[in-house]
Amino acid sequence: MTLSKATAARSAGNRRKKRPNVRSRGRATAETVFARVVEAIRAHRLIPGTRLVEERIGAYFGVSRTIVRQGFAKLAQAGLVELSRNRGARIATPDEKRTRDVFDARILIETELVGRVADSAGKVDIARLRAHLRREDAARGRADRLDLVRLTGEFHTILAEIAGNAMLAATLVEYETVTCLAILAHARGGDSACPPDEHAAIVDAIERREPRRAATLMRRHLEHVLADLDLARAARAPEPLEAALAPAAFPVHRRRQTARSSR
Amino acid sequence: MTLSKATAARSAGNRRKKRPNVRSRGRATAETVFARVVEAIRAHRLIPGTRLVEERIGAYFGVSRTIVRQGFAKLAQAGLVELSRNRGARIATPDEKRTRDVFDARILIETELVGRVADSAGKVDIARLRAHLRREDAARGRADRLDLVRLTGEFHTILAEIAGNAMLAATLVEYETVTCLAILAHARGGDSACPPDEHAAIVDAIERREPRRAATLMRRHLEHVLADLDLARAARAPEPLEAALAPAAFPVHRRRQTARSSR
DNA sequence: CGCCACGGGATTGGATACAGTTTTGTGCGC
DNA sequence: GCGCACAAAACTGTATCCAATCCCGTGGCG
Repeated sequence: MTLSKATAARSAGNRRKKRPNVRSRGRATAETVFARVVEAIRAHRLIPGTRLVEERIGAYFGVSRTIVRQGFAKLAQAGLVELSRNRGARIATPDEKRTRDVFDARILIETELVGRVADSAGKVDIARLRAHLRREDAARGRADRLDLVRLTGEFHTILAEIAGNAMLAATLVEYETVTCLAILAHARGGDSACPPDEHAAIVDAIERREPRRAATLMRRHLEHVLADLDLARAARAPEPLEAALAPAAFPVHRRRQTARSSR
Repeated sequence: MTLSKATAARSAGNRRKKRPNVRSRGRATAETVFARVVEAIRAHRLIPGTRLVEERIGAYFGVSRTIVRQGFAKLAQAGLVELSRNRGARIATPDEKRTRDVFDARILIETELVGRVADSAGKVDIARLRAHLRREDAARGRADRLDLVRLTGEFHTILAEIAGNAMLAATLVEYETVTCLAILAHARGGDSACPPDEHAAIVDAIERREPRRAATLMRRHLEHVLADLDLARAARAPEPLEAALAPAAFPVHRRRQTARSSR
């Protein structure tokens, strides 16, 4: 009943799931779809406007459209995907207002959180941040753009985690993901990930227990990222591009070819 | 297609919801399910732990479980219902940590927003807030507890709207709804909606253009609400109570009776 | 040459069918 | 009576099916 592609997709998935609650690794669920799309957005492998065709995504994960649609419902709820009736889902394209709003919201929240972290961070927290900075540097050294983008986003997530409010941390992850979309939609020519040393400066301020300074640096940092965008111009790629340059990690590209080997 | 029960349910609120994008086609969608559950939570008509059975809710809205389930996916994404595999959905019960987090988050965001409103609110905005206060008073006068609860929650939503950041406003609506659940889970004996005059004091400060004072009042206001809760005791109704005392406004109670007259 | 009507293919919208799991109910042995 | 084993019922999880809608190419017509 399922295509060969489907079974291929869940290569290692033949375990029976006797323990339902613990990591039932076998089968993809709506949550899987949600998480993987978020991951792909945050790594800039999915760009605003990309059409998400239920059938193809379902085939990729080896599940039916029912599951995919539940994932879409979650993604739409998080503001990451736009659903229009009878016309399917596409990755959201934050407009100018929304872009400003998300940066404004992040500045409000993150300046406060980074201050709290500067007040309360322990050795372990600092070490974690330092380790993360090293990973960023490594990616920068390798000129691995996609990995760098992912890591610079993660820096903010880690800060929110350390601050200890799980709810705000979850909200911030959402905001960060929208930020990715805003950047992709409005970036000027160059890539403009986070400016190189600003994260390090923030960690320095945290380590020196200077909450006010850390907050200021965070504010400036986010303002810099926003300033690098070109909000005036209408968002680029108003029609899809269909993930033209995405790596082979996600199936949403190559329109006409893939259905070949099925029968 | 809708049952008579449906019309009875929104007895008081008879305004047509002519929301922008929504086709006024009578048919319910996942969004309908989501919105109505949120509404019911915010009006304290649904309480933490209430079991949401797909089939019954689908029958109520006249749709299949497919749609209900998509609504549940959105509700779970918003943290308002908890899904456990093979055991269905129930209204979330914020634990102590989550309750503290949501109040902390709201204080952080709302003190800032109310300050901005005090800085920038125009006559129209003030009038809107005053009109809302009158509605609160009216409900208080009528001793209409459910309506009062709904309105006091709405006050914060209106402030967020006036502040102008749509994203933060949406997040706050989520937070407010979680707050409802936290209050229901942890309230001491009495009802403890918002203390009576604190909203009015906040509006006064806004009207006098005193952002700092407005922020302080907002902080104290939220702290008062939190202080009224009894977080030490484990959330009441650790297993459901199954909405034992809920009014007839929502179909999720009365297990054996309701399916009778249909044919 | 451009515009509109039309039709076929692609895709979504949603109900339903069926399998699997949990919960509830019941009778039996102690 | 009190558990306990087992069967029935209730409910969830997911795939599949059919209808509705959209997209887009094609041909007729002005």
